[in-house]
Amino acid sequence: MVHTKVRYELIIDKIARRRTFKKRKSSLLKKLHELKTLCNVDACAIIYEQDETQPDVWPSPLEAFSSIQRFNNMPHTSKTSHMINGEGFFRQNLSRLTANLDKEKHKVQLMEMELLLANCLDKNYVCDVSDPNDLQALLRLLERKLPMVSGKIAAIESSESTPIEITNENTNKSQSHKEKQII
Amino acid sequence: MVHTKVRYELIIDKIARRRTFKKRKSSLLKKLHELKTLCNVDACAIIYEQDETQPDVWPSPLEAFSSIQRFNNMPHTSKTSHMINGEGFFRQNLSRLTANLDKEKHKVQLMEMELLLANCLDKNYVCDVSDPNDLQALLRLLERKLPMVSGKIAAIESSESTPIEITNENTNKSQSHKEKQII
DNA sequence: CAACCTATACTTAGCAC
DNA sequence: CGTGCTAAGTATAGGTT
Repeated sequence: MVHTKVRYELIIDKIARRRTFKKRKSSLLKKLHELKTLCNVDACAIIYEQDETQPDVWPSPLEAFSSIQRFNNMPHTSKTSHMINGEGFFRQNLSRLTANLDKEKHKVQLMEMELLLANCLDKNYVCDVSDPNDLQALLRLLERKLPMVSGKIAAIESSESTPIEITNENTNKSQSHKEKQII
Repeated sequence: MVHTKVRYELIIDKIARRRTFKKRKSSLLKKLHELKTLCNVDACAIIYEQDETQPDVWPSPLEAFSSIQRFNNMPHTSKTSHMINGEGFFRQNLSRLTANLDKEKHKVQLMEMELLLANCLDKNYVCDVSDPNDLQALLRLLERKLPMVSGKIAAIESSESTPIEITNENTNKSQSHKEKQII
């Protein structure tokens, strides 16, 4: 009855595929959370569902966003030096490009926060507002952003950066299985 | 003997934590790959190891990069309209911010490709050059970038965008377990 | 579609090398 | 630090409700 012989290739049947996707995604994110908890590491996942334009982002877009920021901002940290110290195919060019990128990044950062915040407020998938942690994170963002919104429109170029540091739970709307909630 | 009673909290012992981390990370990324394969979705994960400045990025930085780009570039696609059509807390501001962000993004995009490429050439973790797919992706990037490098330094502002579309395997240097390689 | 069920497959902690 | 092993714990395909 339980033909658990799974072939690891695209599941043709659309219904089955969707079902498998939901189950596996849930498990995957649970494991991601476990990894973070057990090993005290920063991590995030971005999953684009087939027809969705919006990706699923864990753990919570707010937190993932900072991970991505960290990824994006790497150039001006160790990444740069690593690259410049290496074989150096682009050594000369890199330093100039990096400097430029950093400047752009700095300007983009605030705007991205703004957009993310707006997205959080708009889309339903984002924040489980019943989760105190998510709510708190949002509130913190709001506190910082509200006084800036009006001013920044006129002076985006000269705006100052406000790095986020957020630690909240994920929006795990997973199955109720035997869900052993961790930590 | 096998006291498999795990408490889901930070593993205190550093050695054990590291071992658990390696094992679980490997499994997690395997499952991520399975999810992508079985359900035909785009996905990536970013994992920051404790002391590492470099994050572990799957599936392969090149591919993950495009996922992140997609995340970053969302504003000018459906994201914008969604947000503007929504409750609209920041409706007026958003359109201006979005326009600005898109302009910045456009400029940043090329530079990020450059940096990623340089990183690929420099760091060892990135590309399994024995993998034809990775190699091909790199070559494609190189083809596009080489003629532009010299020109772009002088004219970063006016450079044109060259979106990447890459499909390659991950650099899975995982354990040999019973590793059932999928697809 | 979501929740539940079950048999089977997979993952993994702890130990040993 | 990696590799192998094994028992116990999890994940999950397929079916049912």
